[in-house]
Amino acid sequence: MDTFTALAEPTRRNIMEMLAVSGNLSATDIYSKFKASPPAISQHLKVLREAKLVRVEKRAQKRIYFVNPEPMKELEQWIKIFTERMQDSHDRLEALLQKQISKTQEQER
Amino acid sequence: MDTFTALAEPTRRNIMEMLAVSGNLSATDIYSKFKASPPAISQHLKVLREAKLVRVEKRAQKRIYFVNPEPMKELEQWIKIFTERMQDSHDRLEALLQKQISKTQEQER
DNA sequence: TGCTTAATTAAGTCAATACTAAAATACAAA
DNA sequence: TTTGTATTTTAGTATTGACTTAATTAAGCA
Repeated sequence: MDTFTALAEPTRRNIMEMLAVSGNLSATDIYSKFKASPPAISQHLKVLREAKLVRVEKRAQKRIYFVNPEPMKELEQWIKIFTERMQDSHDRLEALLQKQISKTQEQER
Repeated sequence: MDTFTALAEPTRRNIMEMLAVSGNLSATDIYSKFKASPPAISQHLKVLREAKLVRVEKRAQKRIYFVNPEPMKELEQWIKIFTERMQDSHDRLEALLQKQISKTQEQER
């Protein structure tokens, strides 16, 4: 789950969004959309590759980049489980609080 | 959306998970669960605070930490939209491919 | 082969991050 | 008001991360 580190960088998140919308883009397509230099972008692409967030196909000299959906789905799952657990613990706290209140009311009678 | 940077650090992600399950924990509770020194953890808590991923309540000398659900929900949304767009662009590609195939078959007739 | 295009890697620099030890702050209770 | 407990801040250091320029690799074409 080094997905977070890879996605922490705004440029890399931007590249991922571009790829999600376009389906696929060559390295040059990607370079052209940023002020940053090709080597800078290429280094970001390397990080995304190593995090398995993208996959590459060779077409002649070109490298065509695609989103690799698996890590994104894992991330989606992680957050889903997280928010569920959070909700559960919140519900337990609420229930406990209600119990305390009714106990107090009994004592007051 | 500096949520990603805050969650990129494993210790911080760990703290968030602990808070999601427990509902709330004091700083000492959190320190006790890591090998890292109290100051190290305290600095991580500061990052989480500044990213608004947690909120704090004072109880005497203690600081009680809670998950602040909003940024996590935003994150969940971001990924949901991302995967939806990815699916859409994938569907469009599939459709295009099918069209190409039937065109080719017509020509072969 | 030699040239061009596409993309990456290497080397160096600067800023940001994470840790440690020591000091400081906050609150409560003796 | 001194002491103890809880927590944070500061200062210093080491590591990591992102960018730049220059060099290198890879593939296709004259």
